[in-house]
Amino acid sequence: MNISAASKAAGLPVKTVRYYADIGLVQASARSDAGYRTYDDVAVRKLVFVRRSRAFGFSIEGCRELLGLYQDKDRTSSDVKRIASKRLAEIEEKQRELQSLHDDLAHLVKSCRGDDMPDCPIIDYLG
Amino acid sequence: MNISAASKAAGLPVKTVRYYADIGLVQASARSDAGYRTYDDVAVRKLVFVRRSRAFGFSIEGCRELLGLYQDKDRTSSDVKRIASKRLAEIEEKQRELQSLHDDLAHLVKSCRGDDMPDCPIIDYLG
DNA sequence: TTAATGTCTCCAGTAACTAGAAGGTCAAGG
DNA sequence: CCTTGACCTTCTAGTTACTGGAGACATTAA
Repeated sequence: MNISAASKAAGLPVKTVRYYADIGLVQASARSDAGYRTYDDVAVRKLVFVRRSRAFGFSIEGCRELLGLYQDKDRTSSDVKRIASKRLAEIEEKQRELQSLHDDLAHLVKSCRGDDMPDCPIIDYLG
Repeated sequence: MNISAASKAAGLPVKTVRYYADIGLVQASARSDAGYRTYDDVAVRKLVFVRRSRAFGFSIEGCRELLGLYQDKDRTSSDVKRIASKRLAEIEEKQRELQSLHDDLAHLVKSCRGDDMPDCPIIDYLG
């Protein structure tokens, strides 16, 4: 598989696949005589793995760690659970932040008449 | 006021204040003979304005726009409300994303036993 | 006078790509 | 055989909003 076929199979842009190879996250399984990256099924599965992990908001380094566990026969499910729980806690923290942000801004927006006059509680609050 | 006094008054790091000046967001009101930035109350109020806007998640360009309205005597509250509503919609969108992310990940974490065995529904899902 | 602190500018690095340039490769059609 | 177009390569630079640090000048207190 050339890079474009692999990128389609994995659901990632070609540029991203190349980037992941550059940073050593998911290497091409080989190179052709002309220097083209080639990907086998194992490599493509790793790319899919990274795409899904990224979708959960894991950082590249987090993905690297997960990918290590993915390939580690001696991993324990507690290793994986610990990492996932950490990410879950981050998400919950972000949710709380976003909620209070939302409530504050919604309150301001609601109290603004949105007419042709300059008086505005939103600007008043910010300034 | 020198930059450190202004930064304290505004609640922003000195580096950030300098950065805002560099990008033309909030300029120092003057320079001393030695070239030191000096900030008057008006400039400090703008810095505070930007800090609060940033806290709502407005981008620098969004802050620039809001700051323009802040200083515009002819603005209408509908101008402000429109921008704030847009940001509110972004926050809500983000909340929805985060919620489904949370639910999916929480489900996986819950279904993982977290013991010494390698079998793990989290890894299975990702791979 | 000296030491400490404050300020200046400029350069580089962060995260995770993304865009684009310049150039080599490959397959199909004429 | 040649050309055309799609594909591939590497490299550089840009994105966001700062942050850290180097080297040099200014100010202030002891």
